[in-house]
Amino acid sequence: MRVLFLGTPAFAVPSLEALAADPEIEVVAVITQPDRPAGRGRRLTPPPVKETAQRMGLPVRQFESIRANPEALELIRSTAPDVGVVVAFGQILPKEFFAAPPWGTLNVHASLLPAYRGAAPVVHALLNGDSITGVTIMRIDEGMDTGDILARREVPVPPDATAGELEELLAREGARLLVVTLRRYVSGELQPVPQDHAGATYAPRLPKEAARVDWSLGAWAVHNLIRAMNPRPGAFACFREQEVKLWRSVPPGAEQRAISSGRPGEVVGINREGVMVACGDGVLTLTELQLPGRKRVSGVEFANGVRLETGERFA
RNA sequence: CGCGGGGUGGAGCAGUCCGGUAGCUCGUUGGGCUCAUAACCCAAAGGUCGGAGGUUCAAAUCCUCCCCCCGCAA
Repeated sequence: MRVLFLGTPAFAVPSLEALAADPEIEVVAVITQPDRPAGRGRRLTPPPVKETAQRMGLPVRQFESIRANPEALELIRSTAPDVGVVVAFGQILPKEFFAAPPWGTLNVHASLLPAYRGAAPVVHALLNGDSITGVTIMRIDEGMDTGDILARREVPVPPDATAGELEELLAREGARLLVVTLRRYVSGELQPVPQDHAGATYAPRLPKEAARVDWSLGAWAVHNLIRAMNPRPGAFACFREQEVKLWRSVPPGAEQRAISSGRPGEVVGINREGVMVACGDGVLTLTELQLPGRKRVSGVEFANGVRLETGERFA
């Protein structure tokens, strides 16, 4: 089977690797976004999928815009794929493109569609405190994640998982499901099932300001924000006129409620586990924080370094 | 040449502007206290202050170059 692959970030890498590793599949070409200025110094950096493809010796093409580029369609003609596979590519594809291969184009999405359509399904699942999420394999159509479903698989969310960790889990699970689903789909075993559009929810990319901690919320809500924003962009709060990043916290337990809480944002305790901060409801223990220009440190190290005392406040 | 912060005993930091025999919290080791403890008390060990030059009677501190780490931004 000849497959044309489109993807960009780390989430797409396991899928590409799984396809390339399957003896019955030939990845005829990999399309990804152009190298972008990234990191300190804004050096031009290739997307993870490009690096993976090159390492595996697969032909790579980079398009600023597939829609506006006739070369993209030409690529389909010249490589004659049986099916296209899109995983976190980052561009909307025109119908003439995704419908060109005989079996159309499939997509791996990091949620149980029709829940969390859009660019940031993992982040929203964590923000909402979901205990179960999953991956979906669907056929791409003209809408945003609205295509007919071929397969879905649930994945339990670990209570302390960060977005990065959960994304990695889902990327692996999605890759596995993609390969088996693709095979069954092309052999005619699978009938695409339309989504329940009435039950759709959306997961748009969030602005940076969404990562600011609101201490008046419950301890669980703050904890969910912290893990949803790890590794990017990092939940943050104000501490002594500076922006501190909050990278990790302990899932609030019953024992946290027992502590007499202070005003929201107030440090109510410091121990080996971390820094305990009062929230609108309950107390949250911060276990990994970072001052601007500094390294990430444990709660204890943070407290030692800044000579933290109970009664101080995060804002 | 995108903007900026930082490298000081095992860890996190102060001291650098206004050069003059290195300090804080934690940890470690020994001892004490206690029914007991990750709690408390006493004591000790542990640093060529990222590297190389330079200025100076004297450099963690001033100047030059190099290496490494990080925040913003994208």
